[in-house]
Amino acid sequence: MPEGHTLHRLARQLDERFAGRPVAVSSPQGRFEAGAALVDGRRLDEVSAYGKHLLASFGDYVVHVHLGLYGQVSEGHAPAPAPWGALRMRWTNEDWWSDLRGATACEVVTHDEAAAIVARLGPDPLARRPDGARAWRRISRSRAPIGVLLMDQSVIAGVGNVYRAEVLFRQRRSPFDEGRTLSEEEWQLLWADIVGLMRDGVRRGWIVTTRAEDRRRGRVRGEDAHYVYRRAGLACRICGTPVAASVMAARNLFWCPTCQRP
DNA sequence: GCAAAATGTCAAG
DNA sequence: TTGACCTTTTGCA
Repeated sequence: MPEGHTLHRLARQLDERFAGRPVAVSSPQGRFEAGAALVDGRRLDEVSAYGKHLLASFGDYVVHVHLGLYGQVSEGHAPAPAPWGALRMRWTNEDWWSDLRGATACEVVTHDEAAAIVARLGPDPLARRPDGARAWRRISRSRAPIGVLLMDQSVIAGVGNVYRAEVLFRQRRSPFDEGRTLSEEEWQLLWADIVGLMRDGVRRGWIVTTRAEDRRRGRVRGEDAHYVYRRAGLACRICGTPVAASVMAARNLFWCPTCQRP
C-alpha cells in the first residue's frame, strides 16, 4: 500500500512490462474515459516515480497517478480478467495487464505540468542520489514537530504514516521535538535510516522496520513488521511501556513515551 | 448487511 | 483544524 516505496516499485514494474511499445489504455469505470482516449494505443516512453507520484510519459502526454490512501494496482499476465469493481484505468499489451482503482489522482497532464508537480516536492529518499541536505535546510530551521515535518511532502517526498512512526521509534526520537532541536548528526542518522528502510521496502514490496538484532534477542517475533505503528496500548517491544497514540498532521501517530522522550 | 478503518491530500472556514 | 473524496477489506451484528 502506498508510501513512496510502493510507487517506486510500481514504476519500475510498469516500465519493464509496458515501456517501449504501444499500450491499450481504457477506463471501464468511466471516470478516466477522456484521459484514456488521449493516450490509448500510443507508445509508452517511460514510467517514473517521485515521492508518492507516478508519471508515465506517452509522447506529449503524461499520465499522472497518485494513489492517495486507498489507491491500488493489481496486475498479471495477459489475458486480462473481466473488469470488476470500480476500475479507473486498465493498461494492456500482448503480455501484461495492470488495473488501477481508488486513486486520488489519475489524469493526463503536459510535461510542464508534470515538472511542476515534481518541483513542489522535497527530496525523495528513493532517488538515485538522495539529497538529505536539502531536507535538512528546512528541518533545521523549523519550529514544527519532526512528526509533522516527516509527513510534509515538500520537506521529504515519499515518507508516509508507517515510516514516520517507525523511523522515529528506531531513532528514539520524540515526534513532538521541533525540527530545529535535532543536531546535524542526528538528522544524518535519521535520514540514512529513512533511505535504508525505504529501499528495503521497494525490494520487498512491503514495509518491515524491525531490526534483525531485536529478532535475535527475541524482542520481536519473525513476522512482526513494526515497533509502534498500529500498536496503541500494546507493550513496547523494547521497554514494555504501553504504546501511545494520538493524531498529528491529520494522521494517527504512534510512539513509545519511554523510548521516545521529548 | 452495514459501519469503520486504511500506508493521503486538498480546500474551506 | 475539519470535512470531503477515492474504494476495498475487515469486523461485528
